[in-house]
Amino acid sequence: MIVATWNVNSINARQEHAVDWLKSAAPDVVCLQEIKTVDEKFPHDIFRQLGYETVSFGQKTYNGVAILSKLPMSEVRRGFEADVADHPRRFISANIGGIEIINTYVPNGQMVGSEKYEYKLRWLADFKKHLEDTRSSANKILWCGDFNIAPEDLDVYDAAAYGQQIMCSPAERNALTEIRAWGLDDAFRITNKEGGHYSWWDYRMGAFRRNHGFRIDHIWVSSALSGNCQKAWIDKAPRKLEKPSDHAPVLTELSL
DNA sequence: ATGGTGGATGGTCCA
Repeated sequence: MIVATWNVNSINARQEHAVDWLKSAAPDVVCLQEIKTVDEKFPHDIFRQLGYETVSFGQKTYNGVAILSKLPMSEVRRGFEADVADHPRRFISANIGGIEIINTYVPNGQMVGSEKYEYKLRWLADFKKHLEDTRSSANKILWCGDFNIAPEDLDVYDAAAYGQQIMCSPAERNALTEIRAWGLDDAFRITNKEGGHYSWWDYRMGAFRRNHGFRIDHIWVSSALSGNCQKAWIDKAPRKLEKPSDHAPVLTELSL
């Protein structure tokens, strides 16, 4: 079973790329972030025609997440905090084939020390509490999405310049470390030890052409699943197209 | 030079 995560930066702008990529990569489960549209306007029918069930938790203009799955989905959960009508839509989870799939769009944080940065850290603490209060790391759990954090210096093209900046700062990395300690591991790092692999490149300054990237999109698995991770990889092909998302899909193959 | 690119939107905000 192949599970993928992809920040599409608007499903409306990226629908054609998404359809073409699903046909070629043929993942079984795809977690999307930044769909930037409401559930009524999400192209459910387009993906159903490709053999996927779809669930979404979207909002106008910003954020929004969705899961596409060739296998049936159950126990769909939208949001993990007390329901607030206008709360940013960054979380959707479902049980797929006995695996608890959790798809999140972690806040960007904008700049270290800003209000948005404090919100990012709060959000990560709240997410950890969600795991502690409602889940068991003894179960098969797969957490994926745009984490907006590069876990280590080797996940950044220029750690000397960016090691203390947003997506890399110690407090953010510590927040991730605490979630890891609850019982999750980076699927990509199970089979890839070297640096230089990135999932996001800024649209500006020719960052992709110069491979000025960050590995901020992730698939993390509980120990009950980590042994099933055959491989994990980043598919840069969609990032090379005209009008791409600024993120590339990340995938893992699980033997089940 | 305080820039640069892209999406949603219809002013800017967000990334």
